[in-house]
Amino acid sequence: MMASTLTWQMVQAEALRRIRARDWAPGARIPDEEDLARELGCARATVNRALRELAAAGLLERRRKGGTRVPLTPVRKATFEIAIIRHDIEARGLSAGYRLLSRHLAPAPPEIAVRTGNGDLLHIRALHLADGKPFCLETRWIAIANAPGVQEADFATLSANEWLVRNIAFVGGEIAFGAEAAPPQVAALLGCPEGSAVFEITRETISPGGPITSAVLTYAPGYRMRTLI
Amino acid sequence: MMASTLTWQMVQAEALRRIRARDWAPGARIPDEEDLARELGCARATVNRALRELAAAGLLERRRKGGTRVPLTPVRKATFEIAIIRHDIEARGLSAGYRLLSRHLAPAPPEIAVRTGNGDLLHIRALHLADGKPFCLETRWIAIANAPGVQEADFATLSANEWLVRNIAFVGGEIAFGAEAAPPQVAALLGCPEGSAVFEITRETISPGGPITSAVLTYAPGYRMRTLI
DNA sequence: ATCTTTAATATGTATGTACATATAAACGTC
DNA sequence: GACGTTTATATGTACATACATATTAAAGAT
Repeated sequence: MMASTLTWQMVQAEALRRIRARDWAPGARIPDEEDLARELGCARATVNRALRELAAAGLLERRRKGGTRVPLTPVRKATFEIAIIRHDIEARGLSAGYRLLSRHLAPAPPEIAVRTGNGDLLHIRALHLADGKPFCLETRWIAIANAPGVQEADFATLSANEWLVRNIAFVGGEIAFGAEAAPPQVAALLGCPEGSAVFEITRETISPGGPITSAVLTYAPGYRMRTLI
Repeated sequence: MMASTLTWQMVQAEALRRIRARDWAPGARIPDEEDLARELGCARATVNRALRELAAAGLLERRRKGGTRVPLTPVRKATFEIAIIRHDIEARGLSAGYRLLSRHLAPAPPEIAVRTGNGDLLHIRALHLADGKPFCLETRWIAIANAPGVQEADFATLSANEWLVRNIAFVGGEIAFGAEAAPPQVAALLGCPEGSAVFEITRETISPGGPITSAVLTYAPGYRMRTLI
């Protein structure tokens, strides 16, 4: 790129500078794209992309005809990667291990059937290890009808978490975080005192054909999920 | 828009369909932008935008000269809104309350000074209420030097959380989630048994001038943070 | 004065062209 | 065969233009 042409990143950086310097005050309307393009010396499309991405990050609010303004109380967004557990462990510099605890067909218990529909489900329980120590307990229900090939997978070496990510396309779902007191059985598996505060991730995912899986990931005490904003 | 022209959203939807249908197999390379544009009957720029956004979401991998391929193990991303606590409470359909517990200047304790540098800090402790019941305990250190005007704010009615979002531009920081056992004092304030599992969010934010604030948000038992993916 | 309709306007996006840039692949050298 | 070097190529992006669309503001009707 020639030094004389502005990239959209440069325009974005300048816009960010003006927001932070309160050159563009909270609540106030900023110049429209055409004016900015003329002032900075670039095409409107370049300004558009710069501002569009800032709006997506919550740093600007844009409306057709209404123009662009700096929000009074910006709602910033944080992004987390939903990595497979093995990668999460390896990213922490630990060696990942895995042990299948149980695998069996079962009729859907009521609290799960609400989400997966009736019919037989595959119930899986597995322990993920980091440097040989318990890291995360995976408890999962899989709707067989919507996960073709799942009955042939034995999950002895490849976790259900990883098998599903690789083999079943999913369209969406819900993920939730919370804290729970470890019940006796969970505490025994994670190697922590009963009642310990454990971090829990609950995921419900659906495919084009319907619900695929409902999973609870219970992490050993001390686990933290972090991201930069 | 005329019915005959394809929008980038349509191109994206078609690409998604092909990924899910395994028309484009995991690990395989997909046609390049020019071919796709010709096949679908739109401009390359339209295809570019559609695929670029899919790559940002983790559903494709793109490299110059290397082309675009479907990842074997897609790393999906989840986005959370970092709303101010009051808005979080209101979004749950509850009425938000607030009580300042303490506010005083103090030298930086060692574990905080590492991040904020030395010098006096403002220490704040406040309780956020939902329908009159304890919802979240906010414990915060603010670097006075980097938060101009903070000494004039008394935080009796407006929480530090909200005051900072409104008045201090921040450039970035770190946010982490975890589970902890509530210490006696925290348990008393949140109205739960000592040792209860509580959800904790830790935030460190920095401004252009340096660190602004280090905050710990401790939520009453039962709190869940959720998002759609 | 109030409601409805119309026009004005800022953002949203599609297009063709041109060039920038990273990098995989081909090539040549030792 | 192992190595650095060149070349080809797919994505990345800037630009000018044209039109689409949502929404506000003005004009008009009741």
